[in-house]
Amino acid sequence: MSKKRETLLIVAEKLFYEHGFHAIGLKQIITEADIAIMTLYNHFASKDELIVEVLKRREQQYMEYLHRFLTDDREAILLNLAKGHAQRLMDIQSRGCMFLRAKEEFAGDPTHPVVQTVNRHKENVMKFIEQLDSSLTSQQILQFSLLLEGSTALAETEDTATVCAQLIDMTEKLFVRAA
Amino acid sequence: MSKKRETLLIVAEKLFYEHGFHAIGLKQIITEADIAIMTLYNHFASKDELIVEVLKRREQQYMEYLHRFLTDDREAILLNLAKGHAQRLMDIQSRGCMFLRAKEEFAGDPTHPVVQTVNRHKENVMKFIEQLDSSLTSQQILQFSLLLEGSTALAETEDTATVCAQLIDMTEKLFVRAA
DNA sequence: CAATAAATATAATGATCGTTCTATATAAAG
DNA sequence: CTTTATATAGAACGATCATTATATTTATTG
Repeated sequence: MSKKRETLLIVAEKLFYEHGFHAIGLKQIITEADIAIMTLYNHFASKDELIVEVLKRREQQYMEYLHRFLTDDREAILLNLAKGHAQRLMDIQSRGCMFLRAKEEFAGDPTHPVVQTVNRHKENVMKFIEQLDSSLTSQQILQFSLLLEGSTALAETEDTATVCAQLIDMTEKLFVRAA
Repeated sequence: MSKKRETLLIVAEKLFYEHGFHAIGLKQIITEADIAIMTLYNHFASKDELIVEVLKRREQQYMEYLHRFLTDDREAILLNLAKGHAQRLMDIQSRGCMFLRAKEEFAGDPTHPVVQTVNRHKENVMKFIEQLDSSLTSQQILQFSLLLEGSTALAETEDTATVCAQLIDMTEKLFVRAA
């Protein structure tokens, strides 16, 4: 609705993802966004709430991204999801999974809103995959999730394109050729 | 050498891993370690240097851990490494890869000593695997690394024992049965 | 015991943190 | 124009941050 609010979310997401949640102060966010501090507090009750809203926004974008790679071919559902995840790793400058990073920084308190938001996000992704093909076992879903998480993590230290090629190759070997 | 120095490293590693590097202040470290702040600065020039030393200590422990799972059976080298990695995930309360977490928090400056220490660590692990079996292709090493990173990341939101079982199963399928 | 080194307590530094208050200014809607 | 909501600048809050200075005490070693 509000343009200022969206600007704040965009700038905050960029800075949080680049430097971490504790490392970035609100001052740096409002400076880069060129917005007054009281405007930020008018839209968000606290820094924690801003972080939660940033994560929710990012989750929505990620899910929309995956949706673009859906297919009717039941044999290639997971393969196409892998291609979607890989394409997204290429699109964003990959610095790891922002959700896991958020959880890590706030995991000292498991009841913290940020931690709960991340837990819900990961559940949502698993349920999404499960719903696409109800014939998948829970083990298969876990193994596919392991590939997605592994590619995201490995891309932090190795060339992203090369990592994506391995993700797709492994998905083929584990879930297409040997289904 | 110094007992105080080692105490500081142990306490700092625990707190950094539990809450993150920016989230933990030196005050909390010296309080929990029951050591004066000037003693810390007597052993470490700065917080950054303390972090680097914590990481180097952790790398040494991880490598020693993997070494305990080495075998002469060339067919099962990677499988045993996977079992070692899995066993370590079970041992430590897994909150993700501490090295990647460190890199993420300091990646804003790629020349930062912490970032370089992490990059070197990841290179060392890959070289270690490469040296164990020179017949492995670079793609195979990358794919195995993807499995290790994936299991570490997935264990942050899913049951660690279950994740470890998947890691071993996937390693068997990709690198033993179908080598 | 004397000499050297290591560790201590305490306080100060200047900076930044998240958050709140006050008061003014701009914009939208009646 | 007048009302109402939104955004602004700027200062203040108490707390904490990493780091340094000073001065005292404890351990170690010759």
